[in-house]
Parts: sequence; structure tokens; C-alpha cells
Amino acid sequence: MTDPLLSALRGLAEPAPTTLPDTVVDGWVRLPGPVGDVLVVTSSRGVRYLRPAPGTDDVEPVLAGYRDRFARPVRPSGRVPRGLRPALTGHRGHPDLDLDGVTDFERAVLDATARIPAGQTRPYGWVAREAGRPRAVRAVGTVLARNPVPLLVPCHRVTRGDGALGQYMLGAEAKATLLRGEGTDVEGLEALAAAGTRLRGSDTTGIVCFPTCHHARRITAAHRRDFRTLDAARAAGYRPCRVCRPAVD
DNA sequence: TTTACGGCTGACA
DNA sequence: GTGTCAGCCGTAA
Repeated sequence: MTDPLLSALRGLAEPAPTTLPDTVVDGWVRLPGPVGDVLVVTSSRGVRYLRPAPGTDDVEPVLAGYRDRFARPVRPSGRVPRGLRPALTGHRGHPDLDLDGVTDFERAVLDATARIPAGQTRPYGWVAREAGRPRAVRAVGTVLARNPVPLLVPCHRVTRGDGALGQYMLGAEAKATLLRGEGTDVEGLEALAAAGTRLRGSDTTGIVCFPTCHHARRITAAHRRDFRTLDAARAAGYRPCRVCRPAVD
């Protein structure tokens, strides 16, 4: 005679049956991404997790990482959330995200990062300020290092304060590749960093921006003024751009 | 409760 | 210009 409880417990160790509703079990799918295949885990509410896919078919280490972090079961799924493919191929597309379980600070950091337009970059310090903790710059790096959904929350657009690209979960080279793919002039950024330029203003408007700000890029060479610090720009009579917000006024 | 740890930053040699 | 150090701060163990 079989003990029903033992039998049920044994069932827990088996792969989740495909008849389980999506609200209980999350599903993973492998998709091509801008720097190689990715594994994406989705709940009924949206994308929860994205990581580089292993070179082999053995996806178990990635799934184990997911279970460890979220304590939720996951099974293969053919379902691709709306907007995910376009988001991964550089087109407009914003799949729903399920950021359940992240702390308030983490959410604020991810939200701020998600507001950085494609083709532009912002420093860690900017993210910290936008997240409401201007001094938690280092902690922003920690949060982004464990971004559950890189590429979708574009942490590759967050750079060091001096303009250097900085580190990235998928490697510094991937960071540069992703930025180039979005039309960012990476070499130009590095040249600015080397020159100590952090802000760029227009002497016709008296406004300073981050160099990648859409407004900064329209300033003609004759009217361009580069600054090393915001204080220097202010001393010269410039005010921060209200779009890229190098500072709050 | 305490400690250690980072995708950082600014100051100083 | 480059290298080092201390400070910073939210998490996880």
C-alpha cells in the first residue's frame, strides 16, 4: 500500500508537469540576443530573469541560479512574451516585467536605469540620485551587478562618472558592443573621458548636458563648451538640462 | 547584530 | 597621466 503523502512528496522531486498552471510554475525559453543566446524566465505576470544561455544544451546551472534566487519552480516553455523578441533585437519592444521580490531600493535603481534612452549613457551617480539615494553610488553598482533582467533593463547604459564604460555583468566588451549597436559613439566617449570632459553645454542656450544627451549631440562645434564638473559649468553661467538632468535645479 | 563585499568616486601622491 | 586609498551604502550570510 502506498502512502499518499510519500507519493505526493516524491512528485515534488519530479519535473513540474506541463498541466500545472502558469501562476504556479514559471517557464523558460531560449532566444537569440544581441550578444549571443539568452535564457529568459517568465511568470504569468512578465519576464523575471534573463541570463546568457550556456554554450551547450545544459541549461540546468542557469535554472538552478533562478531557483536559488527566487525559490520558484521553472519548466521549459515555448511561450515568448509579447515584445520580448523585438526588445532583444534592438527594436522597440517592452515586454512586461515581473520584478516581484526586489527591494524598494533595487526597484528604484532598475526604474531609473530603464529611463535611460537607447544610444545614451548615464553615470552610476546619476542613477543613485534618480533613485533617491544620491550617496549610494556604490550600492547602485551592486544592484546592477545582479540585475535580474539585463538588456531589458539596460544596465549597459550606466557608465562610470569619468565617462569610462566601467564593468558589466556580461563583460566590458559586451557592454561596448551593445552600446555601439545602439548607435553610441564609444570611442568618442572614451576620448571625452580621457580629456576629462563630463558635461557639454551650448553657449547659445546656456544649458549643460551629459555628452550623450540627445540635446548635447545637436550642439554645433562652434557653440560647444565642455566642462569637467557641474560646478565649473554653473560658474560659467550654465544650468543643467531638464531632459538628461545632470543635476536637479 | 555584525561583517564583508562589490559593475563606484574623489582626493592625493 | 596613473595608481592607491579611504569612504560610501544596500545586501546577504
